[in-house]
Amino acid sequence: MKKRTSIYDIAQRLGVSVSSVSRALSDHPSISAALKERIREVAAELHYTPNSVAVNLKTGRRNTIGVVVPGINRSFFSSAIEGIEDKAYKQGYDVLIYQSKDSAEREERIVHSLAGKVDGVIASVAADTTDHSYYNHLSASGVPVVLFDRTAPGVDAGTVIVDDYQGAAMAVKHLLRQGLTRICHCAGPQHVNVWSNRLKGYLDTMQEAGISIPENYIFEGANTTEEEGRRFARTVLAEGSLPEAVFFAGDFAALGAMLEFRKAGVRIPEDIAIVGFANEPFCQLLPTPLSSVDQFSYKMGYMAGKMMFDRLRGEPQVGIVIAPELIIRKSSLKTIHNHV
Amino acid sequence: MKKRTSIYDIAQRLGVSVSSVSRALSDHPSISAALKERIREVAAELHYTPNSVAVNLKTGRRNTIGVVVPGINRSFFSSAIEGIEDKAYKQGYDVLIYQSKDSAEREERIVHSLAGKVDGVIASVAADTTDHSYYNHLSASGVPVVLFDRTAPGVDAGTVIVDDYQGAAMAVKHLLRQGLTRICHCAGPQHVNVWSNRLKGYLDTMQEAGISIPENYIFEGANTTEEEGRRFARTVLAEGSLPEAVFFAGDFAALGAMLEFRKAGVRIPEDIAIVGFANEPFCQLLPTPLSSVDQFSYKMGYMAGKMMFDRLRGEPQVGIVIAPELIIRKSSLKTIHNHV
DNA sequence: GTGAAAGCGCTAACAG
DNA sequence: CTGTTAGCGCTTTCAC
Repeated sequence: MKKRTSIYDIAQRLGVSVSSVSRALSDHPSISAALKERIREVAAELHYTPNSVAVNLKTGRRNTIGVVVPGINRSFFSSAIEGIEDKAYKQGYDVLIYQSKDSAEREERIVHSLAGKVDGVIASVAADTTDHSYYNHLSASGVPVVLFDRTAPGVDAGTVIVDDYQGAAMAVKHLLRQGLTRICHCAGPQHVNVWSNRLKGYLDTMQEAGISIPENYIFEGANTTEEEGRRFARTVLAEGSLPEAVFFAGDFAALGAMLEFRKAGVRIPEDIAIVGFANEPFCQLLPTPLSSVDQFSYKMGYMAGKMMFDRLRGEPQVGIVIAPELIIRKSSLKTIHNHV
Repeated sequence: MKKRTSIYDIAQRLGVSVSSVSRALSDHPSISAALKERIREVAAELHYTPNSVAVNLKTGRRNTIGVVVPGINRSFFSSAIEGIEDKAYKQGYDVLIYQSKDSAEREERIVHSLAGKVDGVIASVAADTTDHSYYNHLSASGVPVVLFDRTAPGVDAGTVIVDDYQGAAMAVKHLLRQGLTRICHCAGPQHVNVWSNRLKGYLDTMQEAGISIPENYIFEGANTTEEEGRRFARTVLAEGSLPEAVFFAGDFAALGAMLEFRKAGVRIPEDIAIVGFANEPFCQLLPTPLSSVDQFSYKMGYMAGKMMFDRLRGEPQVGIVIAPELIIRKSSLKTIHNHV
């Protein structure tokens, strides 16, 4: 573990000042081509790499943006992160990734620790709380925040979301168009924007169609995980009478339900049509491919990154809303010829 | 964007010295309980958070480890990262994640930029090159390197791998045990350890069973992507005579091939049995669930993290080999009753 | 137990 | 064009 070479080493070697070295290495205009050349040679020879920590301390910029998501093992988040990274690297920024695992406690700790080490934070909030005000510590101390997908009311931040209301409406209309009317909705925790908007989209669309929804047709909280989807299916099966269709606020719950239905001999879509939300890659791989609402995760990430750099530059964008797209597959095609 | 509060602010406020503040905040023994208390109060009041960049510069430690993987959108890597993170956070370290996208050029740039900002690097190397010597710049300058899964010869690093040879042997034996002998292998680029070991495991096991392998039964390079798997299937279909089984060095290629075979009306496992490698989550979701060799990705990540901290502590572990497990599903069960 | 002061490696005035 | 110097915010001797 030998000591790293600093600009002092190379300055000494050439008998010049450190400022010349600094200038040569950062392409400053006021330095002779000859000196610059000599310095660069020695720098290369000595395998010099700048100590970015020192640079950061000096300049005040960290050249790093922090990303906080529930977990990276969901394709939605991992590809959003790809979008963020692509944008960030293009700007010469690093990306620090953190997983809240949907725990507000963890998230708060993360956000706190982030304060001193990033220029900005892009996040999709943890679902297990209603109060994400700790994010305001960041914006209050000059660290811009951009929330994507799962936003939080009362947080001073730019937002990039998909039009969840519209997405839900598309899904429900697609079902209605096939003459289905007994349509259930498996909703997520209502304090999070994405899930409350999907519920609203469902409700309004049903109402516009003049269809009244039975009390027990809306299941709350049965959205985020495969296990919750399974539980939902079991409940419905126990009740005896199946709805004609169910619109899930998330693909994983839809998946769980499908597996459970299949186990019980219920046919999809013949006995029950299903639509999910997120368009995770597995949707098209299932025995009965799952219809779902695509959220353009990569694009969301990329836009969030873009908004971040706008804010960093002092041009605060307010909010971006991306149009979703309904991907129709077999799981929701009760009448096979009735495409869309 | 008000200025962040520093230890100077709080020192001034109390009329004490910055060293006292520093001591109070870092629980240094030589400071009176009373002063410590007062300082901490003011610190809390002013929402003080230490500027970690300054700390890093001063102490020389970055408290960050860098992770370089081909991409985070593969479940294998994202869960390995979870393992790394869990270990790192426990030690109070941050994790900086980079994606090489299997490009050596990108990887080299990343590795270079990492030099000054992390204490250690955990990586799974890019597949498109044979020369990963740039990792040696790191170890040469005192930054320990741990390679997991995809390692590279000639790189000074600790390694955490799964016993690929053994995994391949298990897969092939499972097929042999069902009386199958015409077994193909879809191998990956042979300059990468994981794929050459899988090929070796396949070859040796076949030989031990006294089965000679036709020239055209080994396909190289058809491993990493779904598209390559599709291409393989098309080639085989064009040739006319199908093998009885094929062992893929990766799940994604297996997936592509299965989809293509299905399209052509070839039944799995009746017409052709298939085994993959990695046990990606989608394996069990497919219409015909895919048998695969599990690599315990989370554990690999966790172990890699552990090895990293051992090295950082100056206790260099050499190499860890994890035992793989064959998960048998329908895709490889030609004789339904022949459960291993 | 407390304070003064010297840097960590670099950048950016300010001089010349 | 080049060099001198003052910090960025913090930790850590070294004095008192």
